[in-house]
Amino acid sequence: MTASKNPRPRIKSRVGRPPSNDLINAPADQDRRGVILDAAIRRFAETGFDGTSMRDIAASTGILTGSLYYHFKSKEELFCAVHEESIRVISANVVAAIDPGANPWTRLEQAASAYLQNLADHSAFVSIVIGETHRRRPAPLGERLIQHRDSFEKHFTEIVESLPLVTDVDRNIWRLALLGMLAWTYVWFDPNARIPADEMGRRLVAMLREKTSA
Amino acid sequence: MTASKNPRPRIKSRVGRPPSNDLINAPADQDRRGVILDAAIRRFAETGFDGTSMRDIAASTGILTGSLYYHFKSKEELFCAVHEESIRVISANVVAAIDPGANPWTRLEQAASAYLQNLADHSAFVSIVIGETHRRRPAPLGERLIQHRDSFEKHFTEIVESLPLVTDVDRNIWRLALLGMLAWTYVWFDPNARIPADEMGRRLVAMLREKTSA
Amino acid sequence: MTASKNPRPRIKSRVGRPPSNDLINAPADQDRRGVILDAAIRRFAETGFDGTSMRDIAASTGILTGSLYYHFKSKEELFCAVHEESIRVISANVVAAIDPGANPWTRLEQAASAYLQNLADHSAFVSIVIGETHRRRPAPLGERLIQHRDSFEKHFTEIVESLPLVTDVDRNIWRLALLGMLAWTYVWFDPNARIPADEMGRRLVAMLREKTSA
Amino acid sequence: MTASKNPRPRIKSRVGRPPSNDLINAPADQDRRGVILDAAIRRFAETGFDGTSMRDIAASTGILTGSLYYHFKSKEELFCAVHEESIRVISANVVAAIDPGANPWTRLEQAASAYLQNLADHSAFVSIVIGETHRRRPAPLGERLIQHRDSFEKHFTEIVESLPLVTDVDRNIWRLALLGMLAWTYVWFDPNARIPADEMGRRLVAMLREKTSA
DNA sequence: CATGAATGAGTCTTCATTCAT
DNA sequence: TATGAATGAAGACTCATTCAT
Repeated sequence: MTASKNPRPRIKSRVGRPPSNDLINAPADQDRRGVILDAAIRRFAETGFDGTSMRDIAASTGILTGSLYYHFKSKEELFCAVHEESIRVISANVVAAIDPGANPWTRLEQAASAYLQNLADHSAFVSIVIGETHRRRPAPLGERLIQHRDSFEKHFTEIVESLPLVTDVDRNIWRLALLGMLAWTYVWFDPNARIPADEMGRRLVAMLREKTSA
Repeated sequence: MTASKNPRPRIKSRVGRPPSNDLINAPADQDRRGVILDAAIRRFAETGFDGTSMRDIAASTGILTGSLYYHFKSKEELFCAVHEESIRVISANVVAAIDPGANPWTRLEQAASAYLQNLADHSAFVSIVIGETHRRRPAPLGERLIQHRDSFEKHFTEIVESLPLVTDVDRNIWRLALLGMLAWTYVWFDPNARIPADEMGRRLVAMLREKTSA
Repeated sequence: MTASKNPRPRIKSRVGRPPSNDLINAPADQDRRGVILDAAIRRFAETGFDGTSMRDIAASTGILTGSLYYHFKSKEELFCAVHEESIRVISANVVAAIDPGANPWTRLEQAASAYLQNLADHSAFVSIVIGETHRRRPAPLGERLIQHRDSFEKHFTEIVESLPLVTDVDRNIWRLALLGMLAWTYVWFDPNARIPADEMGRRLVAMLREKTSA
Repeated sequence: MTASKNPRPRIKSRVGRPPSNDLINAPADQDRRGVILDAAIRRFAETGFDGTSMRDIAASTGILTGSLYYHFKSKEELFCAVHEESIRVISANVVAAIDPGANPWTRLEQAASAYLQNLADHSAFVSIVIGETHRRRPAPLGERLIQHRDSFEKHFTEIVESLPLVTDVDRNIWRLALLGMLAWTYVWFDPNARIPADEMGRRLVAMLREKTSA
C-alpha cells in the first residue's frame, strides 16, 4: 500500500526556544536569540549568505546591529545556526512522516513526499539548505554545513539500505540519484500547482523503481 | 548497445565574442574582452558572484579595474556574459557528443555522459551554472540566466520527446528528474575516481530506463 | 666594595587595596578587586592600554564585564590603579634593596640593581610603567600617571643628592641620564642572559661614576 | 675641538614626493600620498598608533577614508611608512651633523646633539619612533619597525666602535647606555628651555667620557 | 553586588563605479 | 581606449559603558 495523505503532524521551527510559559510572558519578547534566528532564516533564505548583511537582519528585528553579536559571535556562526535549524526542521518532518512499521518502499515514498512538502510549508528552510549546497565555504564553516547535511541524508541512507534492489545496483549511486531528483525540484516544482507534494514524491520514487521504458 | 567512448572532439571556450567585424576593429582590441572573460570565469567559478570583486578579476588579467568598464558596463553584465559563455560551452560539448543518427536512448546516454564529462574538463563552467541556479537574482539579471539555462535544457527536451516511454509517464517530470540527477552530481561525483564520466552518464540514464526493484 | 648579592626579600604585589577595615567589609568582598587588578595587570602588560578591552580583562577573571564597573568606574580608573600598583611594587622592591646604612654609591648600585631585577621578576609591572611613559594621555589620567612616576623617581633623587659628585655636574641631568639608561634596558636587556640584573645595575652606575675614556 | 653650533643644514621630510615642478603645479595638490603621509605623521605622533583612526587621518586631509586605501593598503602599512620616514629624517639629520673628518669623540657629540635637536625641530618624528619602541607589535609590522630602528642605531654603533675606550668596557652596553640617555630625553628635555640641544648632547656624552665622581 | 543583555558610536576595510586625462 | 585616482556607501565586527533585575 502506498503512503496515505501524510496524516502525521508537520514539525515547525521552535528556533531553540525553551518551552516558555506564554501565559505569563505575554509580550513574547523574551528570547531575543529566537527572534534573531527567525529573522536570519528569512533573510538568508531570500538573499543568501553573501547577499544578506548583519544590518539587514538586525533591521528586520528592531535589534541594533551590535546586539546581534551578543547572541552569535559572528555572521558565520549565525548562519551555521540557521542552517542547522533548517536541517533540523526538514529532518524532523521527514522522520515524522515515516511509518517505522511500513515496508521500505513505502517508507521511501513517505520520506520523499515529506521532503517535497517542506517546499510548500517551509520553503525558507529548503532555500537555505539547497542554496548553500553548491557553494564551497572555507574550512571551519564549510565542514559543519556538510555534517548537517549528512545528518539529514542519513535518514534516506538507512531506508535505501533495506530496499530490495536488483543485485547489481550500487546503492550509493542509487541514493544520490534520488536525492538529486528531489533536490532539483527546488528549481522547478510548484507544490501549489496541479500535483501535490506527496503525489510528486511517490511518482519520483516510482521512476527509479519501475521500468519506464516501453 | 550503449554509447561508444565519446569519440567526438570536445568544445573549448572561444569566450563568446560576437562574430567581430575585424575590418572595423582592427587594432589590438581582439583579445581584451576575451582575456577578461577568461579571468572572470575562473574567479566566479572559484568564489562565486558575491565573493568575487571586480578588482580580483582585473588583478588576474593585468588590466586595471577601471578598464573593465569599457568592455562590460557592470559586474552583472560581466557575470551574465560569463554565464552565457559557460552555458554555450557545455551545450556545445553535449551537442557534439550526440550522434544524430543514433536511436533516442543512445543519444540520451551520449548527452548525459557529455554533461558529466564537463565536470572533469571544464568544472569552472559547471560551477558557474550550477552554483547560481539556486540563487534567485533580481529581475533583469535573473531572467537572462533562466533563458540561458533553458537554451541548454532544450537539447535534453528534444531527445526525451522522442524516447519510447510507457504511456503514463509525464515526459516533463521525467526530463526534470533526469536533469536533477545529473545536476546533483556536481555535489558528489568525482570524475577522476573509480567510475569515469561516460559510464556514470550511462548508469544514471539506465536507472530511469530499467526496473531497479527486485 | 660593591653591593652584595641582593640579600633582601623582594616585594610582591598585594594588589594595592587600601588597608581595608575588615570589620565593616566583612562579606566575601575581599578578593574581587584584587582578582580584577591582577588580571588587568597581566592584560595591560601584554597588549597595552588601547589593545586591551574590558571584556578581555573580565574574561580572564571569570567575572562578567558589567561587574567590573562596580569595582572601577571606568577603564581609565582601572588602568590608573594598575599603574599605581605597578609603581608601588617596583618602588617597594627598590626601597627594600637599599641598605640605609651604606654609603651613597653603594645605595645607588643597590637601587639600580633592584630596578633591573624587576625586569626579571615582575616584567608585567615594568611593561605597564615603561610602555605608558611615552604616550601622553589627556589631562585627568595623564597627570596622575606622572605623579606615580614622580613618587618612584624620588627614591633616586634622594640618593643622587647625597652623592659626592664633581662640583660642576648638574645633579638633575645626572639623575635623568641614569634613569634613561635604566629605563632603556627594557628595550634590550635580557636578565636571563649572560649578565645578571644586579651586575648590570652596578656596571651602569659605574659608567657614570668612572672615566671610561682611555 | 668640540663640535661647533651645528653648522650643517637640517633635513626636512620630503615624504617620498618626486621633485614636482612647483611652477606648473601651483595648487600643490598632486601627490596625495605625500599629503596623507604628512597628516598621518602628525596624528600618529599625537595620539599613537592605536589612538589614531583612519578616519582621523582622512579628516585632516580632506580625503575620504576609503581613498586612503588606494595609497596604503592598510593602517599598518601606512604606519610603517610613517615610521620609516621618521627614522629616515632623524637619521639624515644625524648623519648631516657629523663631520667625517673629525675625531670619534667629536663625531659622537655631533651625533648626540643632532639627535636631541630633532626634538626641537621634528618632535613628531621622535614621538613616533620613541612612542612605539616600547610596544611590541605582532610579527609582520613589529619586525619591520625593528629593522628601521637598527638602520638608525647603526650610525652610533660605527662611531662607538672607533672610540678610544678603556679596554674592559663592553662597547655594546656602552652604546646602549648612551642611546638610553638620549632616548629618555624625550620624557624630560625641553630644547627651548635654558640649555640648547647641542649643548645638552655634548653634556650627556661627556658624562660617559669623564669621571663624574669627586 | 552580580548578571545578562543591550546600546550606539566607532573600528578597519572593501566594493562597484565613475571620470578627467 | 586605457589609466590612476577618487568616491561614498556599505561591510563585519568591537568597544566602553549602562541598567533593570
